[in-house]
Amino acid sequence: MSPALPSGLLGDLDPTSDRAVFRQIADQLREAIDRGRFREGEKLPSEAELVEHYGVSRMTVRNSFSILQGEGLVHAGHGKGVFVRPRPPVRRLASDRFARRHREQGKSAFIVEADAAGSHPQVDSLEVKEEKASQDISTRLGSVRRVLARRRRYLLDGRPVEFATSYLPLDIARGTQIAEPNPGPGGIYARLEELGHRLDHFEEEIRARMPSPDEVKTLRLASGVPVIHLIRTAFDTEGRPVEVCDTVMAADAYVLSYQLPAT
Amino acid sequence: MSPALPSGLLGDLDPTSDRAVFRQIADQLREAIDRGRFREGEKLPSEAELVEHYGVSRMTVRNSFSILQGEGLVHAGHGKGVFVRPRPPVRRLASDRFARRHREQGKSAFIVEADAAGSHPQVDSLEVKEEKASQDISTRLGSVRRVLARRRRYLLDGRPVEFATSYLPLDIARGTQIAEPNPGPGGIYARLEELGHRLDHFEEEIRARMPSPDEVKTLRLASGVPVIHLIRTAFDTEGRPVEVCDTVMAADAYVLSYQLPAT
DNA sequence: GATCGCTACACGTATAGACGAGTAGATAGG
DNA sequence: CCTATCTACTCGTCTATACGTGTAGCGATC
Repeated sequence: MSPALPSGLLGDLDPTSDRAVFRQIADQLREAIDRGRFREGEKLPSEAELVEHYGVSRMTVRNSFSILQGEGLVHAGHGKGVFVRPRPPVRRLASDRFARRHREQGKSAFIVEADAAGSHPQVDSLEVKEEKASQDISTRLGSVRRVLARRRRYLLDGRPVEFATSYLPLDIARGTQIAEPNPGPGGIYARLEELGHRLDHFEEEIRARMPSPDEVKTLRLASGVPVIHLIRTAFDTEGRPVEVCDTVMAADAYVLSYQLPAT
Repeated sequence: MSPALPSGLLGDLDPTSDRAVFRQIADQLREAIDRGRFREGEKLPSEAELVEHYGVSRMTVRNSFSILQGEGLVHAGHGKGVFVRPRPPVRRLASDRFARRHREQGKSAFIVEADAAGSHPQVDSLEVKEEKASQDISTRLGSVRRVLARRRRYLLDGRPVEFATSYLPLDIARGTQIAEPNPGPGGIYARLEELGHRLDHFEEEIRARMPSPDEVKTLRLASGVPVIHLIRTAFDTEGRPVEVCDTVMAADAYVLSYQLPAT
């Protein structure tokens, strides 16, 4: 026998309403969360408790939870319970993060920034190889057939937050330090400039969508968390695209920030 | 009795797999969609047909569908069936869309752009009123207490794609044409400049998340479609924030594009 | 020939029950 | 005291059934 729920926490159902029972329950739970009656990380009443409280079947309660999961509000732990999903600290990406002046230090922007924020950064699953360019990448790089691809995944305090692939034309990257796992201080942009490809500007394209099952695995995403898909193209002073970077970020870990002239 | 499914379209279950049955079914449907066996807008086999094909109960099939819905891949129509969700045409928002040179015409950027793309633009639910500033808005505008709020919703070919609220300090907006439903040619930015607030730059903050139930209604979002939340602050040449625009966009209808200097 | 209504079919909602499996605390044994 | 096990509780998966409600096609009636 489950103990009774603290009274007042959740209301009753309205049997005259034409709103489905499981939606009414979801509404009440959502409101309780919004009002802070359940705090971040706190455990919601168990399925059994809600079954008893509302006098409905278990599947009905589970339907309610599945709504809230889809909204990214809660998270279910097998054997543990259903919890209010904590909002993770967000990483702010400023639009000037690739400015030349930030390229002086030895460490990558990701490491520097995370250290400053007091979190533990990590980069893993590094892969560097030559491969056939996809249709999209080929178009963006100006009809190249094969490219150098640099893949890596970024973690903060053990949590994967982003994975990215840089694509570079072979005639630029082959045989240079760019083709090495460690591109050296200032990253590949510093190397590109040393090679005479002075960077002029970047173009960034931003989309948001639900993750593919692969992305869910790689980023260990909870249900109800979208991804931000960012595609950045770097152009040199001659207008030639010299790199395309395809990045998929856990949307709950990021806020992007851009500064634009009003001209 | 349901007619048998075309053989070869979908495979069989692997009873030795420890992957849940409803996940296996979802995997097969997802793969069939990805491979183009079901095209955009096309109807998937009905629940009853899949029940028969796989020899499972209806709830199991429905669980599979609910996975795909959460991924934004399919869409269920009551009484009609489950369909592959068509990818709507996306609107590209360029970072220079508020540049002064685009502010000459009489029509708003949204209308001009949509006309050019051959779609039918619409703006509705316009509301202009003074109200108390939220904590966040107050902070962004530099500790103002009350603001003028301009709310509107944008539709393309009858589909709501975005709704936005502009907040302006009362000492700037009150009594001017900015407080009128129709702000006149060039929009409120043109009026701001006429009033002596020469615009210097914008700051945009971008987040992606799942929509609230309210946003689902207002934007008529299908399940599995996130929203892009964009907060733009306009600064005048004295560094004072003169407007904050809070925009929520259907993520499947937009791609944002920014051009950044490499300096 | 337009309309009403029937009907088959589709998904939506809800119940009841069964078993599986992960978690965590209590308990018994070493 | 530490460990292994037991057990209660939790969510996960799956079946079977029933009825509600929206859709669309067909046919009969006016």
